[in-house]
Amino acid sequence: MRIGEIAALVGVTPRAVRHYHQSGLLPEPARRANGYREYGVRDAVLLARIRRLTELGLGLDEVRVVLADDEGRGLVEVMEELSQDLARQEAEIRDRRERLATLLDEARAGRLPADGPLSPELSALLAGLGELPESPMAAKDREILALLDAVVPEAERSRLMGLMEGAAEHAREVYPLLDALSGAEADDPRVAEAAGVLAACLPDELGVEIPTAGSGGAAGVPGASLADALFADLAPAQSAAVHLAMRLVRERREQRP
Amino acid sequence: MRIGEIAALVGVTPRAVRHYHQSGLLPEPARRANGYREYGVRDAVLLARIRRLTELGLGLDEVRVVLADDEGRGLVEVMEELSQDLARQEAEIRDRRERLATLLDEARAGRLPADGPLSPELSALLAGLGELPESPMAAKDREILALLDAVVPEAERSRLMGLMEGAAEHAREVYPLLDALSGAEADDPRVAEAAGVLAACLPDELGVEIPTAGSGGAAGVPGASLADALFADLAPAQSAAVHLAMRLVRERREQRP
DNA sequence: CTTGACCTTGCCGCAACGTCAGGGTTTCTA
DNA sequence: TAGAAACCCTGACGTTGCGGCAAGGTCAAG
Repeated sequence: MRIGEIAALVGVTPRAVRHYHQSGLLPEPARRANGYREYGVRDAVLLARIRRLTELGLGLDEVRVVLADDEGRGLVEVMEELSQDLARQEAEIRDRRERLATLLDEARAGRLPADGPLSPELSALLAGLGELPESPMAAKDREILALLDAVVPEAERSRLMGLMEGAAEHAREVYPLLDALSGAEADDPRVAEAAGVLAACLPDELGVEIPTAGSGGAAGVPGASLADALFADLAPAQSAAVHLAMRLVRERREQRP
Repeated sequence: MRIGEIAALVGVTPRAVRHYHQSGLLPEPARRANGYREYGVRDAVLLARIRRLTELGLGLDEVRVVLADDEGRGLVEVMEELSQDLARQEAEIRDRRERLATLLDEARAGRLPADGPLSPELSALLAGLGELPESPMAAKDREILALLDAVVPEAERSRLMGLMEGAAEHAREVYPLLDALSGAEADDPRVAEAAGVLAACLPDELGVEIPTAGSGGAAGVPGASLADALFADLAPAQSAAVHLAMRLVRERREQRP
């Protein structure tokens, strides 16, 4: 047989066969006078084994391992490992399919979330806010909320949004105060005032860490740095007010545990 | 934020963020005086959207498409395509898992098929052969059967093995005749004799095409070339005998349809 | 004799980053 | 205040399992 024949016989491409040669899986057969590879039945049997294994999902080096030990010792081992791997992959794909199906339903149901899909919790929160007067600070805040929504793991989300609920009721008071600080310096006297009002309507629990997608459980980045990052691109006086408010909340929390 | 911070916030690596910059998904933000990238909340929101989409399994260029059209037109389209893709992948993986589970059971049940797993059909056929006297031809034939077993699609396998059943009963006659030809020339008178005996115990249906893994339904390689390939590495007289036998079977078949 | 279907080697490309290498900056700590 | 740890930068190569192309050589048929 020439390479095209053996390849067709087993159901792979000639290119794949040459690839197996190159990676040492299939020994190079003898050559004809013209340089063509000449295959026999033994090669075809081996090639068929390789193909079956790769179709099961083994990588080429795993195939090499399995073929190498003539006894079936490593085979069971590799196969068990692979089985777990496949189970994990299947679960992963199912999960993605579910999330995708949710999104698809939502998208086909009419409203397409052009600025990114929002969680139901956040949607409810924003809906509860109702119509607000035009405000740059409100826009920024919605950006921040959207980011939080995307970044906070599902398990924490409802808790966090619940905390926001109380603050949302005072949005009409707070946004104008912060808007007024857009051009002010950090030592403006209105900073303290705004911080006081803001702190008054935030719940104690907001002073602590907020877990994010990146903080993988163990080495947690303190939530303070998250907040720092979120408010860093506000105007200096606004940033100062928010930071002050957060400190007030923390202090209040420490005094009344 | 610096790159490490935004990356941790959203749950990706800094390298991935730079990769998104390079492929134009995420615009390069402003730099600090020292050359560090400086990110804002808007970047984080965008990055979070990118991450959600990639986690759903979209490729980066698909993400680019989805992000590009502000209206959700292409989004539904891409998502539907992806959904089908995921369904296919899941089915594929489940199939592999099932086959793997079968193999694992078989392997753990005791006997490990060191020379490649054989189908139950072929195992039955070989078991029915019983103990044969030592014979090089028998060994070759087992190789060929193993290859056929691996190469013939499942649907055809039981039919093919059923055809072999009848021939297997005459193995004790045929193998010695062929073994005797191992050193002979192609024009040896015993060739015709062996071919006659062999043809007599082969069923008519063996003269036709045998579908293989490679023949993808439409452009079928004739089964003759498969047989040619399988018997090509026998001794010349043996090969001649087998070819003659096959021709006899074909002629017999045409005469008595 | 040409055409078309094979074969040969070799090298680039892909998808989504991981992982150095080689150098500069910032920040924490002793 | 110095040194080390922890960041940042760019650039370039590695990963997997081949697909595809280039630039030839070989072979059977019309």
